[in-house]
Amino acid sequence: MKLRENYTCPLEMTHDIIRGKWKPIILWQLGKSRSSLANLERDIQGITQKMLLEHLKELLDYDVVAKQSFEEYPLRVEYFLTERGEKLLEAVVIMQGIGIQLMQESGMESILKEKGLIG
Amino acid sequence: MKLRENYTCPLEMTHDIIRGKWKPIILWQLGKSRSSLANLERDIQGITQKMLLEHLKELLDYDVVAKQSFEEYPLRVEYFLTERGEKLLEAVVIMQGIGIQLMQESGMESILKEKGLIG
DNA sequence: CAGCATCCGATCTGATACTG
DNA sequence: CAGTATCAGATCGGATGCTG
Repeated sequence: MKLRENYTCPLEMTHDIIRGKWKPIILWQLGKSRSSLANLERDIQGITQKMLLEHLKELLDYDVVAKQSFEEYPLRVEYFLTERGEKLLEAVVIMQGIGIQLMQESGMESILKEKGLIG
Repeated sequence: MKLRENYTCPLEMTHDIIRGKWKPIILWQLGKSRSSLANLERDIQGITQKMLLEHLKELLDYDVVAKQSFEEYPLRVEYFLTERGEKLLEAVVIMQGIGIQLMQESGMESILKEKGLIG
């Protein structure tokens, strides 16, 4: 994800931060609970390790996510939302709500039910 | 902007809708007031007509934006937010807030002042 | 388990020129 | 003024194999 060097609008900046294909889902997952790389990889359907790491790195760079490494074997790392990340999650929650609505309109309720997102 | 055919999560769907480089800014502008193509082109720094139309088309497809055409000369069209668009704008507002904070931290206040976004 | 490097096809973006 | 077409370069995304 290449960020621009010049921003003429603050919105562009935040949007660039959340732009990648998987960023909102990562935030969503971390909003549920701090998590390891492997767990995220398992919880986010279809993501590759490469994409996950790449996106996490950007989120780290922008202080949206932070991580804690434990010096032990096997290696253990935990990623979690920063205060800014929690704030951004509010936007993600709104998007999730709209998504649910969209899926209901398109007859994709079955998926929502599977996930326990609706009754 | 190619959308996926399968969504396993409603979030992916909304994110795909807002994914393009200029979508949030378009929503922001339309949130301020309904507007013509030419006005949007002028108000959004750096956007090309092509990108603008392309993104508008997608926003139209997903009922986030609607348009009204007047059959007169010179041709006149007005784009505006739908109810769903207004909802999505809430997310955009949060992103804008975070962006302002980020720019302040990075010593880019001058840009914010120019735009009257901060004191 | 965490993280890195590389390769390649798919997508996105922007410039430019053109139509109603 | 609104909208379309085309083309090339930049970026993104995913598969795979490797290291500590």
